[in-house]
Amino acid sequence: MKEDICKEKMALVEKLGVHLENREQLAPVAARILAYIILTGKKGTTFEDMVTVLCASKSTISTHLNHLQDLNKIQYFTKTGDRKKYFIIKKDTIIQHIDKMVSNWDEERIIHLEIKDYKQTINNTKIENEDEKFDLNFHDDYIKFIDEASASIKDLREKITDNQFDI
Amino acid sequence: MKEDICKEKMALVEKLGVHLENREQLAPVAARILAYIILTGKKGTTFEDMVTVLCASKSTISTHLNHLQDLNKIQYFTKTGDRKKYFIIKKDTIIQHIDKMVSNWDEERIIHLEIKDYKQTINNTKIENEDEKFDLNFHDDYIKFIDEASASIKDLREKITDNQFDI
DNA sequence: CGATTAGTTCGGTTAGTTCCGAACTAAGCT
DNA sequence: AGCTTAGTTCGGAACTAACCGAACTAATCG
Repeated sequence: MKEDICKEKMALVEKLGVHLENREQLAPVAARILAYIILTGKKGTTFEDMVTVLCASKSTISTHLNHLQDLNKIQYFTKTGDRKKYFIIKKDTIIQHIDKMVSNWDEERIIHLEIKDYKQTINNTKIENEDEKFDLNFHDDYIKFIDEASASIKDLREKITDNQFDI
Repeated sequence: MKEDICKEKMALVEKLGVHLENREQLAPVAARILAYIILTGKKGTTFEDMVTVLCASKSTISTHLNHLQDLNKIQYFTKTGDRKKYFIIKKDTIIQHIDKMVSNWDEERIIHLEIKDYKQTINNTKIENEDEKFDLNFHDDYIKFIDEASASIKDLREKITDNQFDI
């Protein structure tokens, strides 16, 4: 019974691990650490715990744990009279994720403007075959899309910040 | 004058290249190929062209060019009495991009449901410290966010498919 | 036919990543 | 002080990714 739940948990760790490995560009073990921390929740996980349960060396866990802290993805709390650190995910993970999406869109927006600008210059200077001219409408459309998507997501962000949850 | 434009183009190729390398998970040269094709537009680019302008070997260009075709990111047209292939980006690039975003969200949605399910089981079986229980509202909120974002983007997709542009 | 053009395939080199073990530090316990 | 617990640091092995050159194919041209 208890074993079954543990098995289910580890299966989810692997699944969520693969997802996070891709979404967050993490090394396999780093992604599993994050997944395990997420699936353990508020009671927290220790260094030792992860060494045994994820079957990785102390050095690997140490390195990735520090890296994940540097990335602001995890934090830890302590207990009086206990030297261990109890790791949990940062409470604002989702907000961070949303902010990252928005800033990615901002970046994309800038590049689209730059490309549009360049294409405009070309269209105006060398008057080559009319039908070889660049199509510019697309950029306006795409920027409009980015703006709409950003707005919709910032909206959700507000809703979430009103009643803070954690993952 | 002509040189200035060429310099500007290559600067943009590098910039857009870095962006695409990250966004599309491509090798540096593959990303530059894509960027160069995008910034050359309807008149198309040839294999040889890219070998010289991107300062890469024929083998590298060949491999990445085939890879980009496999990924459905580029296509080519030909000219009668000319053995060369003229590469251009696929006209439906943006639609593809939007579809990928939506399918990523779908995937994320499924994982959130699975995690929520698991957390629910844990919350119900071991009745540990009340305050150590998992917070589930977040998943509902996040799924709602995903649904809203998807909807907003599918909406834009329709708008775009109505009057097809290319990048 | 031989030469040229356009592109592919293969083997190898280099660069970079990921993880491990062993030796270390640092703090608390006896 | 010596022992234990908790974690870090360093060097290297094993693997993967990215690129290149050389030798190839396949089509066209003279």
